[in-house]
Parts: sequence; structure tokens; C-alpha cells
Amino acid sequence: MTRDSNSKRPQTRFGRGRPPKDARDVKSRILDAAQQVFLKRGYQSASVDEISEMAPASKPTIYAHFDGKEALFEAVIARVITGLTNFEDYEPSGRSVTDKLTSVGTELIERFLEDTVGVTRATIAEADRFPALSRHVHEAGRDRAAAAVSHILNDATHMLQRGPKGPFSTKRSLATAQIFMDLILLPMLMRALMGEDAKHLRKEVPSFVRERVNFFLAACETDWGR
Amino acid sequence: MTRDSNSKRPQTRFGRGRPPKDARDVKSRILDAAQQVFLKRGYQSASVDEISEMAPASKPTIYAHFDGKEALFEAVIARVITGLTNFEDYEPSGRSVTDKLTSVGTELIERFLEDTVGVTRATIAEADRFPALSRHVHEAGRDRAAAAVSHILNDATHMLQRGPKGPFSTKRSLATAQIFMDLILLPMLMRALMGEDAKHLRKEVPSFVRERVNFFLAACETDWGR
DNA sequence: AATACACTACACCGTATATTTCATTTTCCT
DNA sequence: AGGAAAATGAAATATACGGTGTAGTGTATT
Repeated sequence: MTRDSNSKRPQTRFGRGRPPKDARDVKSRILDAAQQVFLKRGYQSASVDEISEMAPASKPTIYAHFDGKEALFEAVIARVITGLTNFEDYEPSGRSVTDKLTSVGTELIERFLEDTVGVTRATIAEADRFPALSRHVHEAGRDRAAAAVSHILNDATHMLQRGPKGPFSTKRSLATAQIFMDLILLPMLMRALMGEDAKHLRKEVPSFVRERVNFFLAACETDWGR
Repeated sequence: MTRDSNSKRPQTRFGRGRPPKDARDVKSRILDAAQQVFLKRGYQSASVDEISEMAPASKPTIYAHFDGKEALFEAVIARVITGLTNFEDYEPSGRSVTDKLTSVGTELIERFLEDTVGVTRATIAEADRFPALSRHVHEAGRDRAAAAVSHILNDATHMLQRGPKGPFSTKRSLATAQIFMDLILLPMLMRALMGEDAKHLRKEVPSFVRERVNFFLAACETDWGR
């Protein structure tokens, strides 16, 4: 009864022995599984056994590649973070400023609602066990995205042809980008964190973004606070 | 190394036997300790033993008063929540609208930064273990506060004497209050959740609130989106 | 003084889980 | 072919924790 070949073992499972060369690298298999499990259950509730089963990879193998559960968790977070700030090749659609900002806002929400929720939840939960990680996630998620949005806002400035004293004063573009994100991304992220259904959230996104962009532009077109 | 080795017995510890009548009720001692431990460590990492030591109360006593760890957790959350939404007797200081809103914003941050951070963190972490709790916290923290802010905004409308078509249109006052909170409270709450030092945060509050109130008022004084 | 009570301390059980050891198996490389 | 490499399954170790049972003890009440 040791050999149970027709069981529901997930995907590829190798028997004992050195795996064939064409098999996907064990390390990345472990990381993939760990990401799924950690982002689903959080750090504490995640078990190495489950990761081992899902990878698939035996526990000795896991401990051969990573120093322990904590190191594995940190590796997973680091990997998700780096794969999340690729705003390089993004260009907002639409011609008017309103359309462009709506596009940016929607894209932000879409992108962050996908992977970030799990990471954010996990890091928030374990904020005192991994203080460095928490800070890293914060900076990566907030400051980097703000820089990207700031860049896009600067483009909008030039588009409006109102010069450096225009609605998006260049000097404060970073703070303004921050406001944009707080106004549009953060509320949705928070609601997702609190467990609101993703499908339900997605349905509200268009009208929500429209409302917030209107509000944002209304303020930007004045000389708020100078 | 989850365990703190400096397990100094806090405050009063009774020997065996029935405690004197004037001793604070065991139940509230347990709840106090449970609150400290849960909000510090989260649900999973919190151990009943630690609560027992901190209360101080023996484990059998704890299980005599509560059905188990989950029930204890729910009791703690419920207790924190109910003690959090007392905006009844709050009146914003200042004469100008700007001053009033600044006062409201600061008060919001102060109040929520105190206890809410721990609760929010704990419920976010355990959002799928206690789905009902998560929703309750969300509604209590968001909708109730929004209603209170909405009320204050309505007062500001009357103050400005611009009638029902004024800057704070009554019909949308709830959505506007939502924006106010998202603009002022949410960013600070998020930063606190990510483990930023409370002392450091408090130093930034005044200038932050000022900036955001200016932005908020600038938009409100237009007819943003009709 | 006697009794009921409301606790305490301590030890125990069962389970879950991180981590390691060991012998074994299969593939790669020369 | 033959050894090194890489992984395996199974089981052992160690720890932590939720929950419970037992016996004892001081306070309140009668």
C-alpha cells in the first residue's frame, strides 16, 4: 500500500531520487507554494506540511533550501514586492485629464487588489515579529507607487499647458500623488483587507473612481493652500 | 523566541483561596489581560497561559468564565468596539470652518490611533476565522464615524449660510464625510497598522491634518461633479 | 464554628507543528 | 559503469499550546 499512483496528488509529483533536469526548479516550486499558503493563511496558521504537500517537495528539501519558516516567509514577501512595482511601461489611456486619472486610479486598484491584499494582511498581522519586513512593504507599496503616480501627474501638468504654477504644482507633485492614492486606492485596499468580497468590490470600482477623481480634480484646479 | 523572559508578575497576585471582596472582579481582570495580549500578539500568537499570568487568574477560572479562546477573543473585540463610538458629546473647537474641520480630523486620529489599531490589526489578521467580527469592526469603525462626521459637516453647512446648494450639499453629506475620513483618518491608520511608531506619527499629525483639510475644503468649495 | 464558595496551583492529556535524522532512490556527469 | 548530487518517505525529537481534572486554601456567610 505504499505505492498509490492513482491518487489525487497535485500536478507533478516525483518519487524518490534526484529529479529530472527538466523539472521546474524545486526552489521556485517551494516559493510558489509558500506564497499561496502564506498569503492565504497568514504566517502563524500556515504549516510547513501544507507547503510541502503543495510544492510538492519534502520537508527535508525545504529545510535544505531555506533556513526555516521565517526565512521562507521573508523570501516570499521579498519576491512579491519586487514583482509589484512595475509601473515602468504603463501609460494611462484616455485623452482628457479626467480620463487619464480615472485610468490610473482603476489600474492602481486592479493591480493592488490582486496580490497586495494578501501580503499586506500577512505583514500587518505579523508586524511585530517581522518589523523590518513591515517597513519594507510599507515603503515599497506606498512610496514607489506614489513616485509613479507623481510622474503621471507631471505629464498631466504639461498636457494642461498651464506652466509650473498650474493645477499640479510640480513642487508638491509627490504630496499630491500621495493624496490621490489615499483618496482612491487606500479605501478600496482597506475594505479588501477587512474581508469584503473581491467580486463585490470590483463592481463598485468604476463609480467609485469616477467620484473620487472628480473630487480630486476639483481641489487640484484651485490653489489649495497656495 | 516568542516568549518574553521578563515575566514579572504584574501588580496584585493572590495566593490560593477565595479572593477578598474588594478585589477587582476576576472577569474584568481577565478581559483586561486578554485585551492586552490579543491586541499585542493577535489571535493565533496569543496564548491563554500568558493571559492567565497577566490577569492574574488561573486557567480553570478563565474557562469557567468564558467558553474558550475564541469566545474570549470575541468578548474583547466587542468590548473595545462599544467603547469606541462615543461621538455623542463631541463638539469641534474653533470658529472658522477650517478650524472646526481641523479639530474634527485631529480628534478622529487621536481617538482611533489609541485602541483601534490593535483591534483592526487583530481582526484583519483573522478575517477568515471570524468573518462576522471583521464585518462588525468595519461597520462600527467606518460607517458610524462617517455618520458622526456627516453630522458635523451639516452644521458647517448652516454656519456658512449658503443654503442647501452650498459647499456641503446635504444630499451627499454622507459620501463627503466618507471622503473626509479617507483623506485624513485612513492614511494615518494604515501607517500605524504597518507598525510605524506612534510617537513619530503623532508629531506629524498637525501639519498633515492642516494639509488635508485645506485640500478637502478646496474641493468642497467647488461644485465638484455637480 | 461550620459550611459553601471561588478561586489557586500543579500536573496531565492530546494534538499540532517546526525541525532533524536516516536510509533509500533516482538522475546527472565524467 | 560508478560516484556525486539531489531529492524522497517515514519516523523521531522537541516544543508549545488548548483544555481539564484534582486537591487545597482563604474569604464570606450563616
